[in-house]
Amino acid sequence: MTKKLVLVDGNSIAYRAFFALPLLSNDKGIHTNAIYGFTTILTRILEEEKPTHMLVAFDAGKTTFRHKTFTEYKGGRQKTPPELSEQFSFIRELLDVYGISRYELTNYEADDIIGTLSLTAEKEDFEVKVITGDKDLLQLVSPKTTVAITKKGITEVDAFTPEKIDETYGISSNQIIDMKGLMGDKSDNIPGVEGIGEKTALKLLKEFGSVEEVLNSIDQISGKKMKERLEENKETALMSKELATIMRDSPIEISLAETEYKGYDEEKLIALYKELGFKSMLEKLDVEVSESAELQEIHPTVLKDVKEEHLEGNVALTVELFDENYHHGDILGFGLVGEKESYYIDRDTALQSEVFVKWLEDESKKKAVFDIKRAAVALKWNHVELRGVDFDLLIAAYLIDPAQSHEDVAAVAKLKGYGGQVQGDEEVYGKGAKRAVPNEESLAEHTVRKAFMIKTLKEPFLKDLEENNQLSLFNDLEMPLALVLGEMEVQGVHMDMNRLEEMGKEIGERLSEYEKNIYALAGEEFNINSPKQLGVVLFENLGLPPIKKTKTGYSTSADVLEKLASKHEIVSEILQYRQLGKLQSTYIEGLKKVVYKETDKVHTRFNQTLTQTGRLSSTDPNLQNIPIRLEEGKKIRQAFVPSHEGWMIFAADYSQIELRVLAHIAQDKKLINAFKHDLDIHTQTAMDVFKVERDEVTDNMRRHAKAVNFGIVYGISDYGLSQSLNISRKEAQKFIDRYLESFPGVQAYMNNIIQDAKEAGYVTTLLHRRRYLPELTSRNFNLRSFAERTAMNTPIQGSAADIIKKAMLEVQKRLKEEELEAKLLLQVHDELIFEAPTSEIEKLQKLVPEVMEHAIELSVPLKVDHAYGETWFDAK
DNA sequence: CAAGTGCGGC
DNA sequence: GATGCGCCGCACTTGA
Repeated sequence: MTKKLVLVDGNSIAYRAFFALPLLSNDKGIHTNAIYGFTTILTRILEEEKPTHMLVAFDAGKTTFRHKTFTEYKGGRQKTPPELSEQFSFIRELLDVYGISRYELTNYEADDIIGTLSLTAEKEDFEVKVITGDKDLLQLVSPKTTVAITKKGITEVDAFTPEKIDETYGISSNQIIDMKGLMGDKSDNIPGVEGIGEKTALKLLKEFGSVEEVLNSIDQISGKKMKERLEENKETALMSKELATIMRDSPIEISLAETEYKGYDEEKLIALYKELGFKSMLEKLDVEVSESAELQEIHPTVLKDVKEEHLEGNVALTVELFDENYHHGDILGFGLVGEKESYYIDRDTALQSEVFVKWLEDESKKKAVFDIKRAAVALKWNHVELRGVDFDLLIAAYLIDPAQSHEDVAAVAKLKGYGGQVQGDEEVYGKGAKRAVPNEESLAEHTVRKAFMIKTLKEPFLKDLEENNQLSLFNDLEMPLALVLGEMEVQGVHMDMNRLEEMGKEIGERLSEYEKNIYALAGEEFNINSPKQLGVVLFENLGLPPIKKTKTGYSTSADVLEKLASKHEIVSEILQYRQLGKLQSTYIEGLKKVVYKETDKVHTRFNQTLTQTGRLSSTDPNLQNIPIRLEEGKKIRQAFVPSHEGWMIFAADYSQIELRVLAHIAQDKKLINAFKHDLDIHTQTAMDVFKVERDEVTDNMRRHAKAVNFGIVYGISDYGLSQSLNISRKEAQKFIDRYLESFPGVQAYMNNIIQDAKEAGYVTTLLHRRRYLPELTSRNFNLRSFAERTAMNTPIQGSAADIIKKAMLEVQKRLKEEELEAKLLLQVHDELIFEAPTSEIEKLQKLVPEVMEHAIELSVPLKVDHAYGETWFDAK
């Protein structure tokens, strides 16, 4: 890796920070605005630049060697305000604590130190970045050195590369000193040539190159006045240039090696931040700053004999697991926090205690937890049914703001200012190879602290839910759904391992065929799975035109390869190879890895608290992306079979649920009408967009219309549509415009939703799910556009998620009521998959669509298609 | 171990 | 004028 040296002009940055920020002071009356600004810039540099080496240079001494040349150098400057002077010692301390080297040299300016070190570093092949507020330093810019000039405020910078200098000034970096020579510099009291400003200076330099050449060519310069001025100020111009020239061989006594950045001393940094009163900085270090930050003392009693008296009243409960994957239920222990006492119970004591198990299974004994599904599933694997949970902190936090981190109790506690009361799970267990169970005392404390936080946070979070009008979403939808999902996960999906093996073998053989062919066509062997190597083969060795580039090289994505297919035989071979390779590694090998050997089942985990829209996601394995689009991949579904002989797979899916939701939310008359009459929505759209009769709609028109419909649902951009249809952005925009003209209700909805979201700060779904969109007011076009599309899309996708979730609850309830053996196995966003005895299929065909279609009543009917078969493949 | 690329689903 | 489709998870390579 190339080494990177960041050089900071300390005085310049301190001045900038001081004048950019209001005159803050801490509780001891020390002014801190420059220190604060300096800290902000430092942290940003460390984060963004990730320097291997760093140094902050300061001016030292009232006079410098430049004063010998020109006694009035830097004359007329305002004295440094005392409010700023007093801050410099803290800035130096700050740097020391940060482990960043600093340097000053009597009679030299920071510029000269930077100029000298940057040159040394360049010779050592470092990448150099200079941070300053002073444009003088632009003269240091080179292919290896970038100079970032702070703009208004303190965090925004303009980074100057040689190209940028040329773009901005039309000259090269070594002509910057000539520019100063001609135009002078007011702030440093460098005179320059009177009457010549930036424009004229640049014009002259573009023509003649340097101050010397300008002065040699005065007779060629037009304008009498100008000639006179230059003639009169020859000496001054040359001196000015000299003054502006940064010394690149100053006698500094610090080596490059000494500037190596080794990281900060956290303890000292926290102490310094506390002294300065930098709360936001402390927060960034995950340090608790609130006044009530004193650690609550907790002395859990380790119970070896659980009695009913230990379990009285409302109890917060942690079921502590080691594995991230909760199937198999390797429980470590239980934490309990009741009204007064707190207890820790180890796994064996707990599960062997009749009293405790009875309490866990008692619906009337109310419990609060973090992640009910995790707890319930882990217990289910231990033959215990968790009941009576009326509060899940994880689900509550997710509903209140899905964007916030809720990975563990600590993360949620921090949201309410209790960050200091509990450690993160990763802190306690470690991560990666170092992950391990701590000693029982630490484990007990951690487990109980988490329960304590659940207890503490229950009321505040319930209040938030109430304020958001989300109590019903919480109590009547997500909480019960968690248990339904848990049942589905534990039920698992049965796999036909022979079929899987068979397919793996066949695909493996075909893969080696393709591999051989590809090597022959390429004339060499290489790793086809490496985009980098593939890029070299295709675009360098075989000379195909690179259509798109990625951050790191040529793009070899499928859409690029498809465009190249006609140019060389190898391309379609590679596409085939990729397709089969994906099937083999992700779906054959991937699934085999997670099958439970005793039962030949896979047990996915549905993440209920992750997506920003309210959808579920699925992991280990992800059963929401099993291939279906291509015939080859679809066959994978033949391996998904019922868990009993004489059973079937039954699948029911919503037809166009998102467009129906859109019709309802937007109250678009035409769209509502189309769905009421169950018209082919893509054909209907084509008729409207292309203004033709039904029988004039060509396949291509329908294809375009379909893409537009997709785009509308996904929060379309012209670019997005152009990509999916392979048309120009302009054409895509035209389609969108015509669509919106055709569906004025949708048009109005799109406009209104953005407006409303801007005012409220968030969008909601039919069941009051919420997503905040702060970036709607961003000045950054990209961020804002993205937020706008999200504002349009989330209510649609999210409401569809609400609907199917409600359907799942109702279906599960009905299956139990009707005493059916059928089991709900999977949800794939708009479809539900079941396994059932063949004898029940007839009932399901009636029950499931009916429940799904009436989960929520909209202005349009919901339509559900269904099918069944021996395997998932056949349920089509 | 993390980031980047690529690709499967709705 | 910009710059990239909405929501996910997993496999693989690469470079630390």
